[in-house]
Amino acid sequence: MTISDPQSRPRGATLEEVAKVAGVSRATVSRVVNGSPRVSDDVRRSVETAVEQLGYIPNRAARSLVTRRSGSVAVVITEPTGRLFSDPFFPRLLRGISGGLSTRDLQLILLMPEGPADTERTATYLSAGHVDGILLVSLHGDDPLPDRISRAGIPFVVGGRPLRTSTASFVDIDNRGGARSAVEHLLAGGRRTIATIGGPADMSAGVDRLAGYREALADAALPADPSLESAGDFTQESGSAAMERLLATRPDVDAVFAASDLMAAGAMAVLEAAGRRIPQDVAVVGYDDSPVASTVRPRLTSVRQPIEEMGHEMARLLVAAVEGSDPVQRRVILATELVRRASSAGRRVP
Amino acid sequence: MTISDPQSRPRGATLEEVAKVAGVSRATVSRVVNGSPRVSDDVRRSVETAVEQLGYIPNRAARSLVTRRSGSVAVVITEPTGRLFSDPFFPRLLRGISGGLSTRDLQLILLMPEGPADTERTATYLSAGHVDGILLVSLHGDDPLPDRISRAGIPFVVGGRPLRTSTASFVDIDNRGGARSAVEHLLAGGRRTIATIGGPADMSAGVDRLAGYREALADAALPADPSLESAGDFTQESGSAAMERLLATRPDVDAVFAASDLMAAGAMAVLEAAGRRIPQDVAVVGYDDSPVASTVRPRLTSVRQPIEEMGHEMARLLVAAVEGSDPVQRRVILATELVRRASSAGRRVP
DNA sequence: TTGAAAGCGTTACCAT
DNA sequence: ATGGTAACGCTTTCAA
Repeated sequence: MTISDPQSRPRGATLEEVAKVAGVSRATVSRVVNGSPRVSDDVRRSVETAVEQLGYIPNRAARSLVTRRSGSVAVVITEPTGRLFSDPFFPRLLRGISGGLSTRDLQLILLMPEGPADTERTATYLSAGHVDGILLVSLHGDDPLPDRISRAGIPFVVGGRPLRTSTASFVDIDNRGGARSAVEHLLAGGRRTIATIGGPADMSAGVDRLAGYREALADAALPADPSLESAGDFTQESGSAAMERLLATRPDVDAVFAASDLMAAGAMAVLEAAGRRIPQDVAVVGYDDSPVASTVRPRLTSVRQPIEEMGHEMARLLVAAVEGSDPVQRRVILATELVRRASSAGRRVP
Repeated sequence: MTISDPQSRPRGATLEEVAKVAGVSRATVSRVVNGSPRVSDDVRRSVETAVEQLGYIPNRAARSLVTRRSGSVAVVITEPTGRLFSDPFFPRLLRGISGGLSTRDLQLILLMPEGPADTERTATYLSAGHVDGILLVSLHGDDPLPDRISRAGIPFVVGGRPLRTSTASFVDIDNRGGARSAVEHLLAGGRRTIATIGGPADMSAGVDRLAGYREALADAALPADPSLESAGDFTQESGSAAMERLLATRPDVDAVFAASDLMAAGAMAVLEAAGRRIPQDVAVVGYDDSPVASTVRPRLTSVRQPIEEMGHEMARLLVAAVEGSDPVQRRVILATELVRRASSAGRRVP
């Protein structure tokens, strides 16, 4: 049984009580607690002793009331289903954010609005100044949040490049470069008819990976060919469907670059069912380097992303903005790494 | 560029200002805002108009200071690596929790302590009464948190059965029943030498799934046999290692029940490498019904868990405890569902 | 039903 | 360097 009446919980010492024990004023205790230099060493020591003895912990609400800071930042995840339930992207990102915040005394408030009405509530909450800063993750093109909160003047950092040009700071993973490296790898393996299964067109991750794919082909002097481009929503099912469309129109395909591992897995199943050998007939490369990549057979070559680092960097930028030490727009792009596995072994031995 | 000085943000209307506009006292506005019945309809309407007009939003810190409630609950995830980075368990759980909280005006504070020192900080923070309630997830046996916070008198609900007997409320998924259903399914398929790859012995999910496995065998009058029991830590690598040990000591195994899909996938790879056909020679069943289950070939039979529902229920219980309407211990066990796929097709057609 | 006033625990300004 | 004191915005008696 847990005691629930807040009145019945031990109240916790106040500044006043610490002051009495230390034989000084409230103001002095406050200075010590907040690390002000304008305190003599003697007094500091006796206050610290009293704090220790009483187990004093500052009351955040009282502090917040006068400082006008909440001591918390919000992480807003607006993801319908896709990525949320498929790969461990968010836990890893949250871990990174949490780590990046832990040096400061900032709490992480997690907001996962479901549906437009909920998003509206969230926008109101955020605009009300209940948090000192905001981390926006997995933004879709039409999301009203960036506008709302920038109008409210709350510092925020976006995870992933915002689709619409904006002055917001953001941290992104080099989707274009990652896609390029994947396609260049396929080209180096002797592939020439390289299809892609792209992501949603309303997310920068989708758009940028497609751009990287096209760039790599252009650099190899291969013509852009819409019949080699298909799209999904990052899920396995959408990958299967896209692969079926591709096989129907371009049976001559000899490689596929999928914008997510799950889509790649879906595509591999379809290829297998169609009697294509991987990688002999068709090479496959995915994106994310999720657990699935080392589970499918053959193992999937994939683009690994520094997700924890992304979270960490987002937190760092936000902290800087919140503390007012860095009001300018920052754009950070983190590099990817291609993890080579069996699914894309080259046609000819190098 | 984002404005960061809190002073420069629009201050937001206060009770005082609303009172002035509505021509009433602060106290009355407070009553209206908090839905007190002791207000005349006339006054209520004019106050509501003023609130609307001024866009008034209560200051949580001020409210919190006097009510001694923070309006927030913490979710503590203490997971070293295992599950956190492998399957989408946490995003789904968080989604469920978030949904269960959204009816009340409670914010979700996410805490992901890394390492013992961080856990200590977390315990202090939680004990300080900065949150109204706590959700504890993925507890390991030696976690000091339950003790600390129950001593501090903060209401909390545990996700997953606590290993040590405790008086805490918890919501669990029927691990024993889920494991039973998996093993019974294997028995029904004509398997008789059924091995298991269990989870960590310091987590109830590990312990209970092992218990369910043993129960099902006992019910079928099959003797318990330690040489058929191996354990991992839910990761794919540990599943492979466990399977290798099993094959070495029990080459006659004709079925494997793994306590996670990733371990099952690891086991399948080892079986394949050993030339065993799945499911003809060895049937395999996993646990979690994660994306991996429908990605491996053959597709993996697995035990599906109502994870969102678990989160939702945890939130519900906590809210009840926080609001003081339900101080007694509650134990909720949610049922699982066996999802049959190719990896465990019966030996003889039924 | 409504209002006046007393806090809630801090910070920060102004003296000293 | 230290202390007194006025906010901060709200809820909650207590009277009226």
